[in-house]
Formats: sequence, C-alpha cells, structure tokens
Amino acid sequence: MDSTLAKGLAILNWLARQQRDCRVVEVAQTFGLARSNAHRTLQTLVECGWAVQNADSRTYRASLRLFELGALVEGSFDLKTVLRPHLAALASASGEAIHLTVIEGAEIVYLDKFDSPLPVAAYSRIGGRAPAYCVASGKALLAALKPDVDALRALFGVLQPHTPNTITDFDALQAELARSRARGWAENREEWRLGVCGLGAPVFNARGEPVAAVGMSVPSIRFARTQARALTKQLITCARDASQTLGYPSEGETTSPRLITTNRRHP
Amino acid sequence: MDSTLAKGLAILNWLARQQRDCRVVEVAQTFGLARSNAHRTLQTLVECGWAVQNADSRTYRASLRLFELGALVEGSFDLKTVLRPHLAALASASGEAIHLTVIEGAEIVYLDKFDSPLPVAAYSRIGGRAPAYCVASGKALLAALKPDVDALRALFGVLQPHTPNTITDFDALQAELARSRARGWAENREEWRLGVCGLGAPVFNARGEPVAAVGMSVPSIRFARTQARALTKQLITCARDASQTLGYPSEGETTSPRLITTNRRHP
DNA sequence: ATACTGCGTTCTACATATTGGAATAATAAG
DNA sequence: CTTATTATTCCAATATGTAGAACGCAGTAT
Repeated sequence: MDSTLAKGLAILNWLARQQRDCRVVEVAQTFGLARSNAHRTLQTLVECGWAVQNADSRTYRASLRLFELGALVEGSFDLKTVLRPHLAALASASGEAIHLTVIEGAEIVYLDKFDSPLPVAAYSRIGGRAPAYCVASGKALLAALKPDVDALRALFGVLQPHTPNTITDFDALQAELARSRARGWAENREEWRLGVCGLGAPVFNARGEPVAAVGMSVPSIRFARTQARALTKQLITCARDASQTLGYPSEGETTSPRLITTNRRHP
Repeated sequence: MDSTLAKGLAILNWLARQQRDCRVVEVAQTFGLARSNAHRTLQTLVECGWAVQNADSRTYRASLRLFELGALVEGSFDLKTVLRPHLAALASASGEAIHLTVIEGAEIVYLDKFDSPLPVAAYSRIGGRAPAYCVASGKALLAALKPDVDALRALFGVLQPHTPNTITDFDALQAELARSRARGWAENREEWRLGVCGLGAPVFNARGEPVAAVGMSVPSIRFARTQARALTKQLITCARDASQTLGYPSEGETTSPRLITTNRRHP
C-alpha cells in the first residue's frame, strides 16, 4: 500500500470535512507529521487541483474538484445495485420479507426485494406500486420529506381507505408522519392489506436528501410487540448502513483522525 | 511534490470521469505504468475508501466518497468569494460595469459588482433587485432554466413595461429566451432603464445547473455593434471560466490524461 | 488434451523519492 | 526594538515505491 498516497488522501478527506480554511501546523499536528511534510503534501494537493491556497492567509481548503467528480460519480451509481448487499444482510438476519422503495408522486415503487423463507400474506413485486400514505416505506419517505398538510392534500386528494385501519384523515396522517420522523422509522398496522404489518426507514444520500426507503413486511401474527422491537432495530441499522454507503456523513467519519505513523527515524 | 500522491490523484480523477468499471491494465496503459504499480495504487484507493472493487469482475470504480466530500465542499464555498477574481478580471479587461447576480423568484439579486471607471447611467447596488425579464442577467438565467410559457406566466403574471423597449408579450419573451439560450448569452437593449444596455451570461456548477449570471451594463452610447461584439466575447469567456471554477466540466479536463513519467530505471 | 495468450496478483532487489530536522523568511505580537 | 509563531526551503539518510519476473487462473486456439 502506497503510504504517501494514503497520507495525502487522509489529509484531503480531513480538509474537505473541515469546511474552512486550514493552516499547515494544524494538519501537521492533527496527523502527527513534520511541518515540512504537511506542507509538501498540501502543495501537491494544490498543484494537482484538489485544494486551493488562499494567497493572503496562506491557508488551504479542499477545492471544488471534489464536487465536480462527486457529481459525476453520483450519476453512475445505481441505487439497487449499491444497496442490494445491505438488503440481503437484513433479509438473512431478520428472516422477513425486505424491499427497497422510492417515492414517485403519491405512490412508492418497489425497486428490489428479498422474499421471506417463511410464508407471507403480502406479495410485492419489483416495479409494483402502492399508495405512499398507507405503507411503512411510503410513510418513512413522506416523514423524511416533511410535507405540510396542504402539500399532502394536493398530493393525495382524498385518503382512500383500503382496510378499516387505513388513515383517512389528513391531520391524523400529518401527526403520524411527525411521530415517524421523530423516531426515525415508520410502521404500518394492516393499513394497506389485512394480515400484513410493515416497518420502514428512510435512506439518505450525501446531501442528506431522502432517496429511498428500506421496508420490511411481516404477517400480523408474527408482529408481536417484543418481536417488532428487535426487527425495528435491525431495520434502522440497515437503513443507516445504506445511507453511509451512499455517502451520508456518519458519526464516526467526522471524529478525530488517526495519527499517521511513519517508520522513518533520523539520526 | 509527492509523485506517488500525484499519481494516485491522477488515477482517481481519471477513474471518476470514466463512470464505469475499469480494469488494472487499462489504468496501466493509460498512464504508462507497470501493471503491478497500477494494481497497488488502485488497491490503496480501495483500502482508503476512495474506490470500490467489484469482487466478481475484479474491476474498479470511484466510490461515493467523492460525492460525500463534494457535497460538503459545495456548501462551504461562497459564490461571491469564489467568483470575485473572475469579475475583477472582466471589469479591468472591459472597463465596463460588471455584476454577479442570482435569480430569486421573478427577480434577480445583485450579489457583487465592479463599477466602471467611465460614467454609467445605471446604478445597481449589491443586494438590489430587478425584474428578471427585462435585464440581461435575468434573461440569461431564465434562458438556462428553460421555463415554458405557462411557467413564465405563473412567475411574472404580467410583463409590466418599464421603458418603451420592454418585452411585454410572453410569446416574444419565450422566443427571446430561446435565442439567448442558443447563443449562450442574453442582451438588454434599454428594456429596464433608458440609456442603458446590458449583456448577461449564465454560470453553471458541477451538476450543470445554472447558479448565477455574470452581467455587464453599458451606456447605450458605447453599445455600438462592433464594440458589443468584443464585449460579448469577453463576457462569455468570463462566464465559462467562472463555471469551470465551480467544477463545471470543461472540455480540456475530459481529454486523454498524460502519461506519468517515473524516473526509475531498473537494471 | 495441450499449448498459448492475456490479465490480476504476489514477490523481491534496488534506486530514489520521501522524510524529519535544521535553517531561513515572513509575519504577528509584546 | 525583541520575541514568538509559523510558512517555506534545503539536505543527507534511508524506508519505500518501483519494475520486472514469476505465479495462477481464465479463455481460446491448436
């Protein structure tokens, strides 16, 4: 492994996360490097166009090249392909039916799914749709998008009941979304199909935008309080991992970087 | 300059622009490196999280880390600060009044300006506003945003005349915007203030979104055909440079990369 | 079957590019 | 003015990246 390259990438990574002008000594101290070393590394980043140096203050910050390349990379990544491993892990860990959805207007669209080995009453197929207001994935996405009551009205017109449990009142829906947003996940208690409950959690990209939801469909019989708690935990872990894969800043990434150890000893 | 770091950054840059899975030999040939060298560099990028390797095809592509960091960097860059040098250059080259604007609803807002040393009849102040449909900056931004006639109607309601030259018909405005879009710049012939003409060109970010416009205000007396041609050329050069600074992909960046020359000769 | 071709990966001897410290320049603070 | 802090330049010493050879594994032609 090219340690010089690794060092430069670590510094670039740190620099981009600072979101402010940084000085040579800071970099040197942060990574435990000699000032001359930090200086030359920063100069290389500048010469290669990955950082810019303020001519007056002599300070450095990450350049917009990261933004340019990031925009290119974003487009070439396919949600389904990238998140598939996460869904697979959740499917095998939980043993329940898992799906990946996006919202399109008033409906969610199923992008991908893993069936449960246990029999499920619900059948969702890839490419299929469901009203966003009465399934867990849809409520998770709506909650993340924070629409006001007027926007909900404009979106759905009327909240058609599909079971006796369907939420049909806009104020009730708004309250339900607020609750879902606060706890980070949404649930569906036979609001779309009788006998089927669901859990959903939003997946965010690097800009913090909700771009998809991970959903879990569970037959009502298996949806006991105690069991649901464990499933919910697995689901939100999966959604958080998925978000991280899409570049959503995780807590760990922003913490203090490790010192870079160089083996060199001078006499 | 750390050549190992420069090599790694060059490869990462190239990798991100490919927008597809790339193989070791490709990288080796593209940069004139030994296969083992290209391999180790790619491995380092993967270990540090800047690239991902497809386990089946053994191919590499840039990871979403670039997207994540790019999103962070974008937010920390201030349009005015970043583009100021470009405006200054245009101001001194042209000798005319230059301003930077963004669109907010139906109006443009002046973010920054350089006054002309020559007397100008127009006074725009930073933070000031003007109707987007009758100034050059506004028309340049509208042209780049491609609104349809209905959107224009919804935005402006009626096209209030401010001089006898103001465009007051929506179809005429639409045609004017199409013309501006086609040639890459917009003009204003005393449509907002009598005695003042203007030129405007859009500035794009890394995602190709129009985020600002560079404008030039010229007294009608100096706005002769021959002179306007030269001013227009300077303006679009400035706008293109500004876009490039914001990470808008320029033609040169996407062309074939240079070979990396390593001084090392083995016996 | 067998040899051949192309590629990813591992291994190794060696030349040199990277390193840390010291020296110098530039700037701010007292 | 002196003192303190930091950016930058310089240089000898050596740890590290380099190129090439070798290996393993596919395909594919013979």
